[in-house]
Amino acid sequence: MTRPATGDPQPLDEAFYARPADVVAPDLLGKVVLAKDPATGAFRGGRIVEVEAYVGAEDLACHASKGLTRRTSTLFGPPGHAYVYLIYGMYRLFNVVCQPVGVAHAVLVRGVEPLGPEASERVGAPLLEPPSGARGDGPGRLTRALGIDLTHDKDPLYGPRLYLVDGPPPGEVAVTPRVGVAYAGSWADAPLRYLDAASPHVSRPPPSQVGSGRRRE
DNA sequence: TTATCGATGGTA
DNA sequence: ACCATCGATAAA
Repeated sequence: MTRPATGDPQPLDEAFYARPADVVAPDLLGKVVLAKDPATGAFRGGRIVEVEAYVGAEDLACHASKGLTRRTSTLFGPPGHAYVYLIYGMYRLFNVVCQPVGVAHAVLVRGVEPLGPEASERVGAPLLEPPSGARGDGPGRLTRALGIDLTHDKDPLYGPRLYLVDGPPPGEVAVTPRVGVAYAGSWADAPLRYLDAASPHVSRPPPSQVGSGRRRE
């Protein structure tokens, strides 16, 4: 007696996002991102398995530390909206804006497990088959897989194009420093990256695995 | 397997 | 000039 898969998905509410990014981030693991495909009206979906928290103007790795500009205005805006920007000229990175207006926190989504039509009912929306070869591990890859681009910047996560819906949390969460922020001084080492420890769809596995174990296929 | 390197474009 | 990346290539 779940919802029909053809209705509008039921998004997380604003109160969920109006908290510090390092609190929202682990709570985001297991939740599902839905992006409407303009051609079909159906959705592409991914279950979040890896995130990083960027905790405001003091955080030298956070774009908000550059102050309020046209680009960062999204970060200073209302919670529960998407912050999408281009990096290295070719990748779009998808972030979730946190905290009330004026406080610029965000969570970067770094890994999702792509979902197909079989998850439609669970998610409350019709899902497309992920394009073959589509991967959700890596912040640049997942936006490609979901079809998220710069036009999604400032879009609400309550629809009509982007939705974030509930899902079961992972069994075990691993915490590490953030990736690629060596320039950020003391903030470089802050433990602000959170992963579903059991997921194979993570951009880079957490360090302290027992042995030097490589997973085989 | 790890290491290195270049593509590519918005922002400042 | 900078950069929250990726994928191809080379070395081993």
